[in-house]
Amino acid sequence: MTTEPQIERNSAEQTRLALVRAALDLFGRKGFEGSSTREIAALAEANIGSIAYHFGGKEGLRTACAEYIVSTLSAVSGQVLGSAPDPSDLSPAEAHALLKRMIETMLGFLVGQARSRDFVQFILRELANPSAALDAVYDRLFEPLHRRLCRIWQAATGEDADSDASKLAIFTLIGQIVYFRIGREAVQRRMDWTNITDVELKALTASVTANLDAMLAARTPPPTKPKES
Amino acid sequence: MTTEPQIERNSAEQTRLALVRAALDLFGRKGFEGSSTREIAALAEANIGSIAYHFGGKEGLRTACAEYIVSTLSAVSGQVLGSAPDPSDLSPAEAHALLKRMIETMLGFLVGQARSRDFVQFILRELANPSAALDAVYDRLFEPLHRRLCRIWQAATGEDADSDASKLAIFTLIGQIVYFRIGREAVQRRMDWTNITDVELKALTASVTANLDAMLAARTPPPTKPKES
DNA sequence: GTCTATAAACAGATAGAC
DNA sequence: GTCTATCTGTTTATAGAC
Repeated sequence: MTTEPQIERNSAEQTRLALVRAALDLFGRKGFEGSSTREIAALAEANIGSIAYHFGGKEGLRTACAEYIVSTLSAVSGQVLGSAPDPSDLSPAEAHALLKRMIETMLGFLVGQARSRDFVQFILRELANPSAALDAVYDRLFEPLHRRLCRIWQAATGEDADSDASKLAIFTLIGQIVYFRIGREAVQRRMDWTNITDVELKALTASVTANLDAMLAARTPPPTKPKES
Repeated sequence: MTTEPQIERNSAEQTRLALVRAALDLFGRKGFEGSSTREIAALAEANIGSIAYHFGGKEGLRTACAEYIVSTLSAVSGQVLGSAPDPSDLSPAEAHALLKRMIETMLGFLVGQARSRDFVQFILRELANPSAALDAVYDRLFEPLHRRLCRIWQAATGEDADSDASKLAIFTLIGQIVYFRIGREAVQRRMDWTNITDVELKALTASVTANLDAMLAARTPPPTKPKES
């Protein structure tokens, strides 16, 4: 009998990527300590020894996951922000519209995309127990994105992008969006939703967007035009 | 040599409580699977065997944690809501003020109190991987609280408490508050805060409260009085 | 690079002394 | 009720065949 053990895989990178994807899945669902390397290897359809070979060990796999998240999410946020002009050139109305698009994109990805679940859970755990992996996520993804949003906020409201009030306002927006992912189970139960499809996603987006509108309206009273500074 | 092994503890309940507290701490920080019964027993200064005796096993300890959280948090939320009258008797202004107080209380507990960290982390993990423990937390704590808030929302805005819009609006408020706990590490880094004391807590409260004001203002335009129905 | 075998440490559960 | 000893299975990491 002939054995055909290898299905002609362009071995190296493919195995590596499969391991990262599988690890992300399991780390997200059961936590780092709760996931065994055997499980990960089995899910990736790879060998147990390959983890040691490619990443040096379980810990190396964790940092590889962080890097994977950073590059993937950077691409997603860049998809919206990258095409946009420099925030300081935006009119208030344009900035408002851009923030709206940002909310839609983030909600669409976080709530709509299944794989985002693992990302968010992974980051959440790192956030709760800061490790070296968190530094990469914060420095290369979170901070740049938040800083960018603050500048758009400034264009929309006139508030200084570096003020505490602006930074916190952006955080409250992010909080609303992120909560719909992490609290998803509670939301679905309370709303009697068996799943979150496009219809439900639209309702979520409408809710957060309405809040954005209200926040901006409160800062730019419509009837009397604010004093020009 | 005389041995003094027992320091006159009123054994039973005290050991039990110490185990739950220790478990909550470790489950919150390292996850259920990531925490060993030996660690828990050591932190509680109890014996390893006591876990099996009091809770039947590790899984029993998890549900005991859920029950502890429910009773503790119910007490906290009841401290605010319990004293308040029936929501349907509230004027819009009173409802507005009550929501404000609720925000202050929740932020004060979630962000201000150190022990809330374990609670939130525990619930978060259950939320990510629904187990029997989540049912208790949802049914006896989360749902009643959310329902109550929706009725206050109705009193403040006139919107039906059972409408999707009202429920989601409350979720966006909760999301802002909860995020300041779970994203605390990121918030501190971005704000350059070494810690969150009363001063920083005030800033957080002001930010969320301003959003509440804006949300309500958007629903009750000030100049033209809304059509009386 | 992939895979197997194995080592050394650790897990949760249990039985039984006190 | 508390504590110890021990059983059984699983963990990560490693050494080495292919």
